Amino acid sequence: MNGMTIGKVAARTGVGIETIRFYERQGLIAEPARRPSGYRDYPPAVIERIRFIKRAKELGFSLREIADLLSLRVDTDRTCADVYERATAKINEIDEKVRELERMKGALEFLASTCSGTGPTGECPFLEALEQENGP
Amino acid sequence: MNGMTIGKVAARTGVGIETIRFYERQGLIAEPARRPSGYRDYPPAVIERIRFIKRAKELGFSLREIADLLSLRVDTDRTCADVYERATAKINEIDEKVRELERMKGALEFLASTCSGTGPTGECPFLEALEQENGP
DNA sequence: CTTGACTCTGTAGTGTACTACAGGGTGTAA
DNA sequence: TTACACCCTGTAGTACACTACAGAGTCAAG
Repeated sequence: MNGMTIGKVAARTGVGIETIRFYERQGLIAEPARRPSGYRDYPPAVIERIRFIKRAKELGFSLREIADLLSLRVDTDRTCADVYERATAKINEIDEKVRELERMKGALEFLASTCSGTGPTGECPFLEALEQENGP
Repeated sequence: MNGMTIGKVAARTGVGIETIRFYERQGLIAEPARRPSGYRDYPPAVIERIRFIKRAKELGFSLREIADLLSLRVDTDRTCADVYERATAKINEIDEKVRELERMKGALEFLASTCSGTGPTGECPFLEALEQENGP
């Protein structure tokens, strides 16, 4: 039975056709089977894979990092200990990202709280605060 | 009295000379006066402006958004409320990212906790957990 | 007055992640 | 059979935020 054409996959995942081919070139998704016509013929699992890529991207992972994450499962020579190690490393990366974002958020909240919401921007404490910050 | 050369500005702000010229081309900083030699001659205020750019970048604003923020200050028709609104929007963006990261972290922790350290990766529940998430 | 650090313009390259053709072939419905 | 939407490869362009020259001129110390 035939699977999906690239257009169907694009429609179901919400990413562009060109992007799917790009991911294939980047090694993020396997080269699919081909129909006699040469059309790519995708199994349903590709949908999950592309959604995974989308989600991980939204989380701030680069395509290279995502390829890394994906390779954990595919490589059957690897043991679960490898996965554990990499998962732990990724958890630390995520923690670092969260801390950085929380720091940004804290700064923004503080600045926003000083902002009365009235008056001209010339007197906006937010902008003034950014200017007052001491350099590196 | 002479102001600073571009090298001084670079040293005082911690950004590269090329980056300063780049910001000038992008309209983020005004074209400075020139010495008879043609050298750029910066007033002290440029230091604050570049620090503003640096700081806003650290807060997750793109150069375009920063240009926007900078123009708000100049435009006296705008109120502090505009700035507040933009900051709040950024805070929401950050919140969303943090939520997703925490979700991914949870999946990774689950993976790590279920991972005995032996066996093939094909049985690791990591990707399965992440793939269950429904995409947009 | 020479040396070496600095600056100028203009252009081109980097890396990331797409996005858009051109010029062809394929599939299907009227 | 003829539209017309879809797919193919390959290459090139986009946006962002720099970064790196080349080839020329400038400035200050010794």
